[in-house]
Amino acid sequence: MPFKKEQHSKESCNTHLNAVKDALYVLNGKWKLPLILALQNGPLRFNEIQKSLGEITPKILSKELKDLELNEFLNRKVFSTTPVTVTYELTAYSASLERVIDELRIWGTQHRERLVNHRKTDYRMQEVAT
Amino acid sequence: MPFKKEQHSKESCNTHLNAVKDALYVLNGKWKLPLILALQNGPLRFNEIQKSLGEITPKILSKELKDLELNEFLNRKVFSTTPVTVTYELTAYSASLERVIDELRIWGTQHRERLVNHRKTDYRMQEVAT
DNA sequence: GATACCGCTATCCTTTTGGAAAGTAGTATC
DNA sequence: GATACTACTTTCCAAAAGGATAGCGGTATC
Repeated sequence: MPFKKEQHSKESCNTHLNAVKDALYVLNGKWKLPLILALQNGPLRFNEIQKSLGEITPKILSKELKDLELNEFLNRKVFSTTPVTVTYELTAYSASLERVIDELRIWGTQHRERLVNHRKTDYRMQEVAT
Repeated sequence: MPFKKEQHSKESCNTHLNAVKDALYVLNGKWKLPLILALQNGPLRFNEIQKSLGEITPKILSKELKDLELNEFLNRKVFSTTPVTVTYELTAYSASLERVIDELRIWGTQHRERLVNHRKTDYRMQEVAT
């Protein structure tokens, strides 16, 4: 079967492209993945997430949490304590992202190593050049 | 060894997060992945890419191609024909993205199926409700 | 009644991203 | 010398994303 490469019909390409776009669509923006990773150690409250992420403003955090809830990556739970307690926790569905996130992490790691090596090489070349 | 979950130190989380961010950084924007997928069938010329992608303007295409070239995902080759011919082709390094793209595609596909099923369910529930 | 805490929302503003339209450089043909 | 072709670049503009700052509603404590 030497013809694996020939499966690139225009339709299948578009299907593939749309699937990739769908995936990136729900992970887009500056905060989606940081949020998901932050919640992987267990549920957190609104203010705890804010502290954990550092510089996110409440407006943005609120919007991102709503987006993630709509995509069923997390659940919002309200407890009638005083003052009220609201927690956000990852759903079982969010675990389906594991392989995607793993591959992004693996690729990102080796890409960064590659960049560092290039910089070293550039530096050596400069030394030689001067 | 039942403590796999306990490996979530703050430092390792940040390392993971940064790696994921690095990966998404080079794939960001509306056109990076469409471009890479378009070139997977072989090199294309500037105008061919434009036609293939449909609605991209020359300014954006030029910028995106430069970004991808900087990241060493593709090579720009100039042929001294008349008029000049310029082709863009994927590098060997771009193949390192294969697993990332595969996982995005797989996840995107099942996510879309899931959304379609939800819509069907919602429709049935509306029918029952009226 | 003033103050404090939580979980937000509202308003306004800046930055980033993407795009429309026109123009340019080099070469060749009529 | 006008026109055409490829591969862009330039200028100007609109939309989207992100952020700073202030405020609100509910509850409790002093």
